[in-house]
Amino acid sequence: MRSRRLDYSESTRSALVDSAVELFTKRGYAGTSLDEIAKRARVTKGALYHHFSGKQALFEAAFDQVESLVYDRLDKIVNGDGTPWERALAGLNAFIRACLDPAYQRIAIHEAPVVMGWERWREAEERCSFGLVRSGLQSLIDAGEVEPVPVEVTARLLFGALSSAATEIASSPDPKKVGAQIEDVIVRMLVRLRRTEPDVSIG
Amino acid sequence: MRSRRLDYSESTRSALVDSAVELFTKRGYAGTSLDEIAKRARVTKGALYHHFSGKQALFEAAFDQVESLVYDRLDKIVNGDGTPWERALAGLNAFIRACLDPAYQRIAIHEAPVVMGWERWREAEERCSFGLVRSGLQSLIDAGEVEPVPVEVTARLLFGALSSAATEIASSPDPKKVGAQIEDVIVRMLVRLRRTEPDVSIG
DNA sequence: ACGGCGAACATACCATGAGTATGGAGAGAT
DNA sequence: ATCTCTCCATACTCATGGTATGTTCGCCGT
Repeated sequence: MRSRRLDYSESTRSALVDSAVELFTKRGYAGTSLDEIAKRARVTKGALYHHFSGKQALFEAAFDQVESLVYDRLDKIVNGDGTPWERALAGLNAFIRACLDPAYQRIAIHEAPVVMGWERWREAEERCSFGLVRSGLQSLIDAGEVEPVPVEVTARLLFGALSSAATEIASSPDPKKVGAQIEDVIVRMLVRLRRTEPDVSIG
Repeated sequence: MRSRRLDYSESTRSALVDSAVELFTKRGYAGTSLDEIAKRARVTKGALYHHFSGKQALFEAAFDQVESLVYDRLDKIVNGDGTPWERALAGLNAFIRACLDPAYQRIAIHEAPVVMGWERWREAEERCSFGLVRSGLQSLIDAGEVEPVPVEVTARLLFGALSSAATEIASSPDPKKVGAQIEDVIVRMLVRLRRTEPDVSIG
């Protein structure tokens, strides 16, 4: 039988992570103190340092949290039903919507490379949303939908374009309009890379 | 006649900026202390705070330094001789090479949005390298070389793609190869957006 | 030439916040 | 019952950004 104590421990840990996600999103990594995070989780720094080795480790836990949420959503779509092309378009749309989430945008996209170091961030992203972009592109090529471009760099280009575009969307006065524009441009570029049937329906 | 004292002042100021560029590039913004920067410039923190209002202001000075260097190079190329298409390709190539400079990459591309805040970074970039990408794209459209895509968001997509790609290049074991691949993919996409003459010679 | 004024620094200090050392409380094992 | 070990609180240390104040020295008016 699961110990009551373990429940408590798990609960405070997740409270700390939730608190970290909120505050890091609002004030950024440098602008958030550990005392604040602990206070918001109604514990002290002692508890924090019991569960995490330091501020960076807590940030990475917060990163994993927001990243995995997005990943699950995207995974269902990209590896779901439909033709590779349809799934790619749907995934594109979903990713842009995900980037509109302030937490994902600030923590996973903007601050993570700086806080965790680009190398480590790359590793993490490799297994998550970037991995999906990459595998999605790969399936498009395998299915003969698009030209055989170098997958690694093209995926990197796409991912970079999308994430920076997402920032543009989020900080725009009319996010919906800009979001639609961006999706349109990306789709057009992808269509241009398509081998056949240059017309496409964008839903 | 220019005062001797002003020479000294200007000299220590630029020494501080140079020192900041070096250390921020090597260890990042958070990992660099003001005492270190001052020590490397052979002054004390007092001098630093005489010339700059704080760490952020010093960072922005360092940002301006690396940014203006790149801008001057790009400006000559993008607004130089040749057809809009040729100039765009040359500018593309030059921008990728610029992104290979560790200082530009870390300070101007990666850390600046986090340190200065995205809004302020965007303003600065608007007048610098991003502005060139944007105006370059605009001339391509004006010249009827590419389809009339929404300039603002497309430029943002391009800029994001390029800067993230640059990181990929710089951290690659074979930067030349990856660099060529990326240039190839980008050019291919641009060519696809071209209205006429879908073949192109990539130099 | 000189006195003093102000810019250009240096020095000493303070405040905040990350990280550490230590103590205690309570659940589960013996 | 007590013993232990996880879980967490309290009370520190130390690094660092920022401030307050002292000091030097080139320039300018007289």
